[in-house]
Amino acid sequence: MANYFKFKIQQKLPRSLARAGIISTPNGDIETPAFIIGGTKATVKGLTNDQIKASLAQAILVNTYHLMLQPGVEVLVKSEGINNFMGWDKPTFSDSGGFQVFSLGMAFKKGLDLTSSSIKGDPKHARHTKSQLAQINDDGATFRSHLDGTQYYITPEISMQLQHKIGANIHMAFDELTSPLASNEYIKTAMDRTHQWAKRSLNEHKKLNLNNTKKQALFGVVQGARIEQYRKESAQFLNSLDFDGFGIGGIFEPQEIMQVLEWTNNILDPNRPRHLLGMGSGPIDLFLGVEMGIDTFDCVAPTRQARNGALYTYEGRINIKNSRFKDDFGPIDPDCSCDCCLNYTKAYLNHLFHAHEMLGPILGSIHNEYFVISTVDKIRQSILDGTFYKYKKDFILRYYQQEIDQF
RNA sequence: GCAGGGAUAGUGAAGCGGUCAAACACGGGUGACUGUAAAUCAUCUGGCUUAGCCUUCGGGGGUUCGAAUCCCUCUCCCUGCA
Repeated sequence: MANYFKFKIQQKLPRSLARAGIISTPNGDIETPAFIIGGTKATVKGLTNDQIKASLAQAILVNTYHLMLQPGVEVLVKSEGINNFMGWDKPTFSDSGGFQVFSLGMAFKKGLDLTSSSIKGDPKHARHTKSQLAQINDDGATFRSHLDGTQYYITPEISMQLQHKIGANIHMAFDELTSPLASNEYIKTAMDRTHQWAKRSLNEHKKLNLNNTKKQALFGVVQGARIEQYRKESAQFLNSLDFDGFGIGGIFEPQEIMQVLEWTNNILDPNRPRHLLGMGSGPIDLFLGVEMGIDTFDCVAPTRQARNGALYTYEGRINIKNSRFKDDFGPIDPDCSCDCCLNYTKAYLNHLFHAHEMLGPILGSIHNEYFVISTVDKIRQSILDGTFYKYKKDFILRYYQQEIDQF
């Protein structure tokens, strides 16, 4: 395997697809399973690098579309890559911009509620409209900048060129994910397009790596929505190409995680790492993903939710803005060891959020990231110890106990 | 003392005869957020037995089929002139 990228499995968990391992990059190792922190615009919103490290983060994922718009990739070239630019000396991932084909395209202003069991919206309106900012064709996708309206065109080749200029350690192939409301016919069209794009991404990536001293790894992205035949087809197709690892994309609902991963991860080469794209806010997602063979996760929910006052505890999620916390002088979670829980009270956080003080979202983000990352770390340890199933059961029972008690 | 202007829901502020329980903003309550157009969004915010009814627009009294809106008067506030 390439010297710029290695994946070593340390321990497999019996009766599952789970494993603990180590991904090696030029910027250091990632002990897996691992939660990759979302740093879309070259920043984990609100946190300094020291705070990010204190949250136990091993790696950051940035976004090609956002960095292309701002500050522009030429700045990143001049600063010799995203790590130098950010002052972040640990591993980095970059996403291809494929997600923005969706979020600025079909999902744009549709009021799509993609969460859990309640997907709302009208399939008739889930296709192209005048207002969307991204349009797709077989060659690539046109984006109209959400910042100033400038038009950009991204093909798989251009995404790879941009990602090489950004210079993260691990890149994602340019893909198209489909709306949960898409027809089977459209899912098939998008998947086939994603496969063609995967080949083109890989070819371009190899070319770029030839003349590049700081070589980068590339993951191909599996699509196929929630259709077994397509997921398997997609996994087989991507597995036949020599990607360094795989991303699994297009999952919106936590309850789909296990089924979709079972279809795909039984086919994907076990010796290459698998990244679950955009999933892993609730701890349950993490357990399910790991059990089904996921090595790395990324998700923006911990920071976004923290900014909006939703904080994780071992006894379920709370909204720190609720009036019941106005004079609650305990920590967010007495069993959490983050800076926020060790030094600040719920009453104080409640005040910061009501006063719109920026320290509120900062402390909340520190807490949520630490909570999620430390949970994945414990999951990793439980695989190494052979205590995974017990840990999972205890964790989930405790997390949902308060809800269960209500019935 | 005289002449003008003003007092509207927790706060600020629209409304100036019926479509007003009263725009809007803030504040407050609750919910959502999953490869970040997100420090955002949704929703409720006089009371009640809530497709309806009741009590509200500084106090009191009128005019009118009908008043937050017009008139009289009282209280308080602001601006001029004495």
